[in-house]
Amino acid sequence: MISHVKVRFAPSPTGYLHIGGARTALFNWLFARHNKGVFLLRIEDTDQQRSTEEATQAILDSMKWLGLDWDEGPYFQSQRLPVYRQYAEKLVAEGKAFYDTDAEGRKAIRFKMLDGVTEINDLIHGTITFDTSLIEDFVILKADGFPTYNFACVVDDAEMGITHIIRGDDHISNTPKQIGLYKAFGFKMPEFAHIPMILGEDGSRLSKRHGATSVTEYRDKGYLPHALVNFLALLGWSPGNDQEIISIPEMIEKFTLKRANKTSAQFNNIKLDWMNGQYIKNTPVEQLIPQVQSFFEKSGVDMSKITPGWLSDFVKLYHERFKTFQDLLNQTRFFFTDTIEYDLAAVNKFLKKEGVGELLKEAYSVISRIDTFDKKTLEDSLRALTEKLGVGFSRLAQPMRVAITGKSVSAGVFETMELLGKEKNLKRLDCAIKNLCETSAVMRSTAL
RNA sequence: GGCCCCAUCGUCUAGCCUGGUCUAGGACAACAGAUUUUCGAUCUGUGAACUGGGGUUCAAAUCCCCAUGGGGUCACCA
Repeated sequence: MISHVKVRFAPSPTGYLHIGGARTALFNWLFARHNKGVFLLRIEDTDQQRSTEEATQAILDSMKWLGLDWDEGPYFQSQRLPVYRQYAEKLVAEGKAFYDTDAEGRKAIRFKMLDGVTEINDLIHGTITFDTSLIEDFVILKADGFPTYNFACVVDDAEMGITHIIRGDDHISNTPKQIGLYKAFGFKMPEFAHIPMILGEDGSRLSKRHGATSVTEYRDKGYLPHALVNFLALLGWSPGNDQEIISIPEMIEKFTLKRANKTSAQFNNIKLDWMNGQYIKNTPVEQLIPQVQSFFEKSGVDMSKITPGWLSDFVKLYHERFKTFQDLLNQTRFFFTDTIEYDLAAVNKFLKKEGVGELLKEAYSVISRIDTFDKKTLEDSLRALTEKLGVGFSRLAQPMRVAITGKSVSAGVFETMELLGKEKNLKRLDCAIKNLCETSAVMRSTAL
C-alpha cells in the first residue's frame, strides 16, 4: 500500500461518459481504494463552446450507476477562473510567460517552454524522453479569460494535492508541457501513469460508429453495472491468475498499477454479454424481479395485468437463459403481445410439414379439455397423445413451439405453455392450424 | 510528415521486470460431440498465437538493435 494517495478523474463535460473514460475513472477509483487514499472528481469545463450541463449530469449519473463514488468534488474549473489568472500573471511577472496577440487580434498568455530534455518516469511505461525544443510556447490563458487544459490541469492537480495522475496515454504528449509548468512554479511533481486507450471492435479509435460507446447506453440496454465494471477492469488489467469474474472488493484488494497493461485493448461486446450473463445467473431471482419489471415497463411493455407470482415464475424460467434485460425482452415478447412475429425459417422447417396440421388439431383438442393447466398435466396428456398416435414426441413439440412462440428456440415448451395460459395457447394453435389447413399462404406476422 | 507509445491465439489476457519449469496457460468466440421436446441453455472435447530480421547467451516469448505494423499527438479542444 502506498500512503497518502490522492487521485482524480477529470472529465470534460462535452459529451456522455464513454467507455474509455469510465475505465480511466475505474482505475483511479480502484487505485485510491486499494491504497486507502482519496478519489476526487473534477469537471474540466474550460471550453465554453462545448461544455454543457447535460453532459455534466450524464457523467455524474454514469459514475454513480457504476458505483464509482468520489470523496471530494465535483470541482468545476469554470468556478476557479481567478485562481488561474493569478497563477498566470505570476508567471508573467517572473518572465516565464508573456502576453501574445495572434493574427485575429486575440490577446492571450503564453508559457515560455524552456529548451532541453524532459524525462517522464511513467509508472506504466518507464522512462519516456522528450526534446522540449520541439514544443512551442503554448497558450495557458485564453482571450476569454479561461485557462487552457494543460494549465488548469497543472494548477488544480498541484493545489488539490494530487499524488498520482492516472489517465489515458493520449495525454503522454501533453506531459512534457505540464512538467514544464510544474518546474516553473516549483510545484511538487506527481507520479504519472499513462494507461492504454480502449479501441473499438475493429481496432480503430472508439467512436459513435462503433455502436454503443457510452455508459448510459449500456445501462439502458439492460446491463448490470458490476458486470460492466468487471469487464472494464479486465481491459488493461489482470489479477494475475485465471480469474474472470471478480467482485469489487476483490478487485480493490488486488489492484496495482504494476499489473496494468501497456497495450491498448479492443472492446468486445460478445464477451461483455457473456460476462453480464454470468452476473445475471449469480444474481438471486428475487433481486432480478424488480429490475425486470422496471426494464420492461420502460420498454413499453404493459405490465399492469402481470401478477407477482407470474413474474417470479417467468424470471425463474429464463434465469439461466438471458444475457441482458434487453435480451430477455427480445426472447419473450410473445408473452406480452397478441401479435407475434413468426420466424419464417422456423415455420418452414417445423410447421409446413406433412401431417403437422392434423397433429396440431389433435393436440388442440387434448389441450382444450385440460382443466388444471400446468406443465405436469400438459406433459402427461400430450405425451400420452403422441404415444397413442405412435409418433415421436418431438414431432409434436417442435411445431407446437413454433406455433406458440413464433420461434424454434425457447425455454421448455411445457413451462412456456403454462406461463402463457390456456386461452392464448389455444388461439395460437388454432391460428397455426387454420393457416396450414385452409390456406397455403406463408405465415408472417399474424394477428391473434 | 515530426515527435511519442505499443507489439503473445480472431478478441481479452497469463508468462516478460528477476532468460531455462513454455512441446506458451486461461477466458470469450468458433468448431465438433453429448444431452434434451428445441436452442442462442448445459456438459465434454478440438483447432487457434510469441510480427519479421539481426544480435547477446550454453539457453530468449522473455534482454539489446533495426525493420514492419498499429495507435496517439502536434489548437486561444480537453
